[in-house]
Amino acid sequence: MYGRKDKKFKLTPAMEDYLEAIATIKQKQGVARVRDIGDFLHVKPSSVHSALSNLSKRGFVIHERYEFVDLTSEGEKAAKDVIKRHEILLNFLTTVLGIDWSVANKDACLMEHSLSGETVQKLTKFVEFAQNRPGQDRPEWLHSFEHYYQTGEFRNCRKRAGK
Amino acid sequence: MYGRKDKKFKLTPAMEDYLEAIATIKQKQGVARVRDIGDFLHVKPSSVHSALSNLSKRGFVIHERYEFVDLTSEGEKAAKDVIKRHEILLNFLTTVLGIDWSVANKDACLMEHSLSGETVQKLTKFVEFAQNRPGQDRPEWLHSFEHYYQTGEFRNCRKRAGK
DNA sequence: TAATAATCTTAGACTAATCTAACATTTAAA
DNA sequence: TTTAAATGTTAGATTAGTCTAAGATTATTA
Repeated sequence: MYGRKDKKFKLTPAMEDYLEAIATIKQKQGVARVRDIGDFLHVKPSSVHSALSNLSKRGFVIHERYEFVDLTSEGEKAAKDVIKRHEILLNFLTTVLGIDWSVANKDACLMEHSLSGETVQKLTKFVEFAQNRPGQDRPEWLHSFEHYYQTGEFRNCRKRAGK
Repeated sequence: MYGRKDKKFKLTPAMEDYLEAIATIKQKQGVARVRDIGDFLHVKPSSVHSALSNLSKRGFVIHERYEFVDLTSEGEKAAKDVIKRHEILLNFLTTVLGIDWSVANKDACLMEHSLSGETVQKLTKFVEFAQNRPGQDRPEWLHSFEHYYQTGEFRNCRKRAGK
């Protein structure tokens, strides 16, 4: 409804990063300052400033000179969206593929801006499927994958009686 | 060995796209012209030109004025690398997640530049695991995922006797 | 072979994102 | 409450990647 698909409102990866950073910092510290955002994203205050003036013009953040930075409801929504995508990807990479957190986190950062809605949705379902199976922590096939990854051998989970 | 991790040689996503395009076009048509590359990537010939002069300076392509474009062995290697990542991602998205080819292809294009070696490797193994299980086309759990995706219900593949 | 079409190159403008360096304001401390 | 430190802003440069428009070269075809 809010036209996130409209070209006029489409955020670049960098701008999504800023929104994500602001939301994350606010969540942790209550308020977000220019400095914090810069530290979070490893960019200089002047870069933050120009990003903020862009996002502010476009209605995603509120930023008065020398004051704390805040998100509009539009900005908050966009930030939540990015963070959710990030978490889904991170979850997939760590719990399904078994990638180290720090590598997975970096990869999630890189992927979170580019994926189509359809892929994100399916991935979400996939992670749910891999995690939430009732009555067991991890499904058998996931253990089998680990085994395959370690040894290159297919383990007979069922079928064919064997071994 | 060839220092693809060296900053000096690190290719941007755009440059990787050019290499990928050149390799793909050459494979299909024998030779690659500036025009073909532009059509492939939906950019103008002048953009192709400036990309080529960059890639040529850095030793990835060979391009004499008004002639066909070719890859050096270095360029060929980089192109193969990108194409392989693309295929792994495409495979995962289509065969495991069941995403439509055209969406999956677009998503693969976007992800192929950003993933860490570790993630790509695990994803490769995962696709192998999902596809190459001997004696059956698709593993049971993949069918179960489809069922979960359609209905939201976990099907009892084994365990707990039920249903 | 001369005219026309297709392709390629160059020059120069533009946008997004970053930086440095200088300056302004606010906050904290002496 | 004045000074010093931290933080924020502005101006201007830089880089990567794209574009348009004009000109150069090659290929086609009449």
